[in-house]
Amino acid sequence: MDNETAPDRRRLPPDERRRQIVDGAVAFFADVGLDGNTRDLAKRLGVTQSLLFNYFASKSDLLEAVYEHVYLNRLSDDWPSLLTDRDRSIRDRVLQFYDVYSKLIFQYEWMRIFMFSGLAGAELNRRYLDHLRQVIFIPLLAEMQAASPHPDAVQMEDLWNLHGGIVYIGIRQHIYQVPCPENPTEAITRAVDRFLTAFELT
Amino acid sequence: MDNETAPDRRRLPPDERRRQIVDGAVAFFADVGLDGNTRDLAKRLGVTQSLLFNYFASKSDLLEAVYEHVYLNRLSDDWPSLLTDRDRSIRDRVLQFYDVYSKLIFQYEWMRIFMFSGLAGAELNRRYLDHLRQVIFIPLLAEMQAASPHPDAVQMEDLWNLHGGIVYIGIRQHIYQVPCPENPTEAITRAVDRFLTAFELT
DNA sequence: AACCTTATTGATCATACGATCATTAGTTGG
DNA sequence: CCAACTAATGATCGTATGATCAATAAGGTT
Repeated sequence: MDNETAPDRRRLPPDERRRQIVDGAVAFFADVGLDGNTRDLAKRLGVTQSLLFNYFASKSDLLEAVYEHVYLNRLSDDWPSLLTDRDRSIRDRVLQFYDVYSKLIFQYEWMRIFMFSGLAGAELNRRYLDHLRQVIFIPLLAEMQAASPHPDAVQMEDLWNLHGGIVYIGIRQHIYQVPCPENPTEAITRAVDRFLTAFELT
Repeated sequence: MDNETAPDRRRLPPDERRRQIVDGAVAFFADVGLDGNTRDLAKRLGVTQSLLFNYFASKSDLLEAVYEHVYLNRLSDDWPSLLTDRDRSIRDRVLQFYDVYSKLIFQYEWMRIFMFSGLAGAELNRRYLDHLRQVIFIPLLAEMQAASPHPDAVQMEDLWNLHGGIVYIGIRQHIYQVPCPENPTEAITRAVDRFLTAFELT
């Protein structure tokens, strides 16, 4: 009954193996947390533990690669262009931003690793949120104030409030694992519309 | 220069010592996570590691006591009465609920341990959020629908949306540790007012 | 088919951690 | 002041974990 899979000694090109390890590590650490041990990860990959240390000098190096893969290889460069397109309404632009952004927060691995690293005190998270503030929220706030009948009414905290409501959908789903809206995109549209209504921006 | 504090061998009554350990454990695990080791905790308490195991049979027993202290010894029993007071406006009741609730989410230890245990897959978190839904959100939704000019407009997801925006203030503060509104209570009031305005409930 | 390179392995080390237990010493009651 | 009780300690055990390294074998080259 011991269906122990025999070790797969097939050789892979180093860059391919490295990619496979990082992919597996992202999924693994998203599941069990950044304290997950390297033997369990290796078992999940179907390789030996020592192989990991042929590709990464230490566990924290591997975690660096995980961060890199989860955060940086994503779409953040598209964001500025989403907001500067003056031909579209504010509603369309906000929705378009969250259409892109929701690709992150509704993704199991991204949400969990972001939370794990945040709890571990990672500087990365602060940088990320500051980036968001600079690239999205500050210009968006200016646009909204310009378009609003009561410019002083809308403030930065309101944007964070909208943002928090949307992010919380991902948190409920991937961290607390409670039932969530069957259609997150629709939920986001509702949230944005309510928000704009409250500020008379529709 | 070795200012190693000599061990404080003063004896304490068991219940007092137990309370001291639990208090310290709450603060400790909130800081470093549920994987924090018992030796570091003992050092922080100024006692030896083995003393912890005189009061708790295992680390997971200690964590149970931590959960108990953080979650259950709190105020959740007051909640129902906050909403059934028909003499007050919906606005007042929602604000009063969040006035109480914010005592939790703006508290460093509560927020972090709730998040740590959620990421660890604790059933506790699901039970807690379900409790919130049953005791607060379902009756509140009924009240709002009864008072709204468009009863179908307000839905359960909208309440979670408001809730998420408010909770996210605590998350930013205690988990991502980024600058937050200097006056959280005021931020909550703003969020609730915007929300009620969007649904024409003011 | 023999050879060489190197990806992969298995054995191993040092340390960290949860847990145990006999010993020590602070406190109380007589 | 002494004896009894027990809170608290210090030494120690077994295992888990990150990391190392010589040995092995897969896959390409000639």
